[in-house]
Amino acid sequence: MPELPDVEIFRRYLDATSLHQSIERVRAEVDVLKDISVRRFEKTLKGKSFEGTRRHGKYAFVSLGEAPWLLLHFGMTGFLKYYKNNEKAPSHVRVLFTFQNGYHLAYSCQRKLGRVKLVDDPARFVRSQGLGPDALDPDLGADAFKQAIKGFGGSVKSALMNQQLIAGIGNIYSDEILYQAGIFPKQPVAQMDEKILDRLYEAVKEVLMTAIDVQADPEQLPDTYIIPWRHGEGRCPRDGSPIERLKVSGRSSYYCPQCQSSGRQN
DNA sequence: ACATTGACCTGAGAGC
DNA sequence: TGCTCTCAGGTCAATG
Repeated sequence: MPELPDVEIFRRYLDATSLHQSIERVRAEVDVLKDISVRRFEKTLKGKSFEGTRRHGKYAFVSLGEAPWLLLHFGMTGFLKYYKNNEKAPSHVRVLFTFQNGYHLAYSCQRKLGRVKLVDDPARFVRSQGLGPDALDPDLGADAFKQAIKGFGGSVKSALMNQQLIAGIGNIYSDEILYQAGIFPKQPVAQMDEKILDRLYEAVKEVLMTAIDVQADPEQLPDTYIIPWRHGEGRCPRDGSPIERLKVSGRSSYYCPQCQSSGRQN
């Protein structure tokens, strides 16, 4: 789940459920905490309240009204859930906040690849990680986008997934973006002309915004999207040809060999 | 120097 | 049923 659209939905979910309530209790597992002990983490957050959220790429930042900020990263399997009764609790809860009203906000992460930590300042964290501009940053226009990925020596799919160039796009949505733009995943960035790069830029914005509009729920994506068909006997929603799979920088990439001809050699 | 690989975790599903 | 193997939307350190 947790690429830019998913994290944006988590962020809004936290805003809608968990702001301005005193945190009465904090429970955390050591596995997902980064650079801080369980004891110090719990002590820092107890008695505080969440006052607002921000997002950059796949990272969510939660304001406590003053430094530090709570940083949430969801790995491959993380999500948030707000609930009152324990039978509603998800499995694999790694961090649990309990508010004064008796409700809980759980950070669940089955595979423990997510990270939770405290940071002094979101902007500084983004800089220290070397993250590129957020893919949906309004300031990221076509020219800035092309500037960001120009000079990358690998394939267009690796470029899209490289958080140092543009932040927020992962394996799933890069496939969708390339499908919508009609580009072969392995096409080298160096071989892409202005026209194709413009098409790619439009697809980035279009796909990510569309996903957010439907709460990042794959079932609700437009019929013309390939994401719902990436497993099993998937067929291209445009022309019905079988969807193929290949490895690009170690990740499975699903694509339509007919529709995504730009940059495909043979 | 830069792009790609393997390791890190756990669980689900396929095949035997 | 139970075992083994592969795969899964994340990053980061090691490698060519």
